[in-house]
Amino acid sequence: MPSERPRRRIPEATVARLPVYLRILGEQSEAQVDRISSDRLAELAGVNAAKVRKDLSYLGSYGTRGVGYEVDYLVYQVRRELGLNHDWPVVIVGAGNLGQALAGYGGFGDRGYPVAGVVDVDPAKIGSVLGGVRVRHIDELAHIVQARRVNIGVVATPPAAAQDAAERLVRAGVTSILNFAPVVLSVPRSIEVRKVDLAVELQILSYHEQRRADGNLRAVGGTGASRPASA
Amino acid sequence: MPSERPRRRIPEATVARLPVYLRILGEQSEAQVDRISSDRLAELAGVNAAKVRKDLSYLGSYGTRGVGYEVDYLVYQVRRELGLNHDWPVVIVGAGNLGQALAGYGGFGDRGYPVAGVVDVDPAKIGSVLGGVRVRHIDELAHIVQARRVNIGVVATPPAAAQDAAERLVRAGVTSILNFAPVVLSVPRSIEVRKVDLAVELQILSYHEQRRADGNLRAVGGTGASRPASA
DNA sequence: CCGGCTTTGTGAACGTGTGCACGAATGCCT
DNA sequence: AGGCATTCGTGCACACGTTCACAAAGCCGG
Repeated sequence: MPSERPRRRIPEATVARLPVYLRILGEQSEAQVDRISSDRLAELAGVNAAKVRKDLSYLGSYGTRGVGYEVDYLVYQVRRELGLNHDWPVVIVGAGNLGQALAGYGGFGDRGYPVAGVVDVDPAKIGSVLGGVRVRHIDELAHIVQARRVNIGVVATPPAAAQDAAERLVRAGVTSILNFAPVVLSVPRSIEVRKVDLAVELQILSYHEQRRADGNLRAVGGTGASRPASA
Repeated sequence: MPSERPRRRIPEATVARLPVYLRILGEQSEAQVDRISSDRLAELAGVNAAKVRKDLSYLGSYGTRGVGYEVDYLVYQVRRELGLNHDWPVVIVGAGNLGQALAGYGGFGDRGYPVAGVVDVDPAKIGSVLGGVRVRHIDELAHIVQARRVNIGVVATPPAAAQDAAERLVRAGVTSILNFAPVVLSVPRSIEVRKVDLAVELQILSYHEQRRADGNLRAVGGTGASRPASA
């Protein structure tokens, strides 16, 4: 079926949930489940059923009223929408602890994001092999990006080197960046940046913990969290 | 100054930005900058100045009109709000690649989140030392949590073990979880969960890349992203 | 001491996201 | 074939988040 839909714009919040639905649908497909209701999918994804239906409706009307969604067909549609019909090679800048862990981690290539290259500035690191890829000098970045048609770059450098890494990636032609360095990258607005920041996540959690403790200004000993809250 | 403010509720979106402001303020303090305007802070944080002012106004009126904010004082206030006046020991479940990387990564203890323990089910891993902490059996989890007053748990297990890890953490008394496994954790509503999911981030990026490519249905060769967009 | 300049703090308008509630469509059972 | 149970798709109202725009509040120079 041709089906080139007018392709509505999909809200960011929905885009962020589609990968979760996709993973669950994949698991269901694996488990021989061939149809699923928005209710069940919502339960598995930990969200509201109406939200699931609205999210999926942005892709088109792929459900059947009274029945649900055909799992495999939905998998196909979600994958198509997320651009997972082909591989997206990525290049990793920084071969330190994190870069090594990322390159070695299987979940990259397996899931459609083969590591096209790992680069670093440190001559001592160059030549070593990570996850089947030899570490190369950062000056080869542009070459790798062009030769392998890389659109996505990963910044896995120390904080001080992150901005430079980002600029090199942009100059080399990368248009999306996944940033693991605890730094706000300054790049042209046309570049899509997402960040993964451990410190930020922990601080958000400690904020809530502190709040919880403030509320419990009564218990004398302990952290005041022995019984689960009713809500 | 006593100052126990009525402590307004702070919007989640603001809470998520406070750590970023805090890092920048720390850098400025380091660099001997003692005052900063919302404009400058906004620029460094990559956000709108009005947003910075509104965010900070939730903490109280700590700026001086016509002048700006005193950096050190603001650092103090933000830290207090985020509950960073004392350490928050964390326990890590899973001593695989990721668990090892996390435990070894300095940025944990240095920044107020000392690793109180690392646990795993695999007898082969138990006893080895990661980041100065000996890996212990998961049955000791409750003991560690209670002895060290741990409120925050980190799930760094394979997907299949993540739900069990989360349940053990909750049973042990942990009330906040940082989840690295690509799984939707089902926990009581009173438990705060945040997730870090590489696959989700990459899929969000590839969605945007694909969108970009769809728009450029014209260029013949290349990825069609040579000129930066005007916006 | 006053007038002008700067920058905060916030009300109000706007935009995005969520969730309810219900009509519409479908399958199944009799 | 008709009625019933089910589940999707979506209009609507509400909550949350962002941005503008401006009055209030402070500093500084003369």
